[in-house]
Amino acid sequence: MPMEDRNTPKRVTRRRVRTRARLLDAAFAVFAAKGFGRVSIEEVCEAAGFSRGAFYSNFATLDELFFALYRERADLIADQVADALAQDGPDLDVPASVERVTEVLLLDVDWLLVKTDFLVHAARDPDVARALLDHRARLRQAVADRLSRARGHTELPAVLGDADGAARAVVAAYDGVTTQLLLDRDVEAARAWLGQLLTALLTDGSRTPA
Amino acid sequence: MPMEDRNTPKRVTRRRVRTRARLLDAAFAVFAAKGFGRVSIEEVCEAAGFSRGAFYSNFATLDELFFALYRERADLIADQVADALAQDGPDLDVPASVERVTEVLLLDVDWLLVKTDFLVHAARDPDVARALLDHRARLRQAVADRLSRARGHTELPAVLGDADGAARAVVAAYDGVTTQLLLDRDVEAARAWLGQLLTALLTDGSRTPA
DNA sequence: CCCGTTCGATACATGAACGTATCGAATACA
DNA sequence: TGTATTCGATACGTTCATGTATCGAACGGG
Repeated sequence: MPMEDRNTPKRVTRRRVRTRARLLDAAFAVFAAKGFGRVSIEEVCEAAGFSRGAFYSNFATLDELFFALYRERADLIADQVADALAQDGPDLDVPASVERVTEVLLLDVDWLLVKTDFLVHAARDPDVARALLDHRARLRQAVADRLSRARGHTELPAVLGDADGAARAVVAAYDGVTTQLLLDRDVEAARAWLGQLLTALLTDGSRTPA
Repeated sequence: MPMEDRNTPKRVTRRRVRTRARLLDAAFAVFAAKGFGRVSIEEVCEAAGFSRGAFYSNFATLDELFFALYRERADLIADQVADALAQDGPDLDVPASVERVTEVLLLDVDWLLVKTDFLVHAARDPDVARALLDHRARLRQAVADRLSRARGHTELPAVLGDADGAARAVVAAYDGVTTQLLLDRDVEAARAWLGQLLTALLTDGSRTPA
C-alpha cells in the first residue's frame, strides 16, 4: 500500500496539465533541433518558459519526458493512419490509400527526427524497445487488417506471404524511406519514392508502375 | 601558408597510430554499448587504457573521432559488400548474392547501433550528412552496377525503374530491416526477412518466394 | 649512443548540468 | 471568501566533464 502513491497528488491542478503540455511541446522542438542526446533539462525548460522546478515537479528524468512525448505523438499518428486506411470502401484502392497514408507518415520531418532518436534510445533499453515494438505492431496490424479486408475484393497483394507479411513489408519500406529522407531532407522525393515502393510491393509484378 | 599546418607533425610515430587505433576500437565498443550521446571523452579513454591527454593529442573533439570511426568501418563494410557482389559470374544468382550480401550487412548488431547513431548525428549536420550520403551512394552504385551487369543474362529485375531504381529499393529494404533488427535483436529473423524482401523485389512477381 | 622531437600522463582551472530544499504564489474546494 | 494544498521559482551544494598547460618518458634520426 505505501507503494505506488509516490507521485499522486490528490488534487490535479489544471495549471499542471498546461505546464506539462508546454514542456512536452518545447521538448519536441528542442529535441528535433538538437537531438535528444545533446539536450539538457534546462534547455527544455528555457524553451518552454519555465524554470527547472517545473520540470522536476512533472518528470523525474529527461528519459521519462522523452517517453511521454513519444507516446503522445505516436498515438496521434497511429490514429491518423487508421483514419487514412479506413477512408475508402471495402475495395482497396492501392494508389489512393498509399497516397493518403504517405501524406500522414512523411509529413513532418521533425517528427521523423525525434522518432529516430527514440529508436536509438530504445535500441539500448529493453523496456523502451518493448514499448516501441508494441506501437509498431499496432500500426502493422492496422495495415494488415486493411489488406486482408480487401482480399478477394481486389487482386491479392503480392508474392510475400500473407497479409501480415505484406504489412511487414510496408513498414520496412516506410522505415527505409525514412532513413533516406533524414539525410537528404527531400520530403517530396521521399513521398514519391515511398509511393512507388509500396505500389510495387502491393501490386502484382506484371503491372507497369506509372 | 601558415594555414593547414596546425596538426601535421613532421615525424609520425608508430606508437601514435597504435594509440589512435586503440582509441577508435574502444570508442566503437563504448558507443555501441551506451550510444554516442551518452558517452564522454573520458569513458573512451578509460576503455582504451589511456588518459585524456592521449585523446586530445589525436582528436580535437568527440565528433571528430566519431567521424573517423564511421569512415573506417564503413569503408571496410563497403569493400566486403563489393567482394560479395563480385563473387559470382556474369549471371546473377539472386538468392545466392542476397545470401552473401545479407551475411555481410547484418552480421554485427553493434555496427548497426553505431551506424544508426551516426545517422541521427548526420541528420542534423549537413556536412556529416553529405559524407553519409556519399557513402550510401557508393554502396548503391555497387548494387546498381551488379544488377545492370546481369541484365539480359538473367531475367530483368522488377517493376521498379532502371537498375538504379532497383538498387535504391535494395538499400531501402536494408534500412527498413535494420530498424526492426535494432528493436528485436533477432539477427537470424532479420536476415531471413531481408532475403525474402530482396528476392521479392528483384524477382518477377509471378514466382513463388520459397 | 645521443639528442631533439613527439607522445601521452598529470594537475589544474573552469563551467555546465544536476538534484534538492525551501519559499511564495496560484489554485481548488468548502 | 477563507484556507489548505499544490505548483513552480529560486538558491544552494555537488558532481562531472571539459580543455589547457606542463612535464617526463618514449621514440626516431643521426
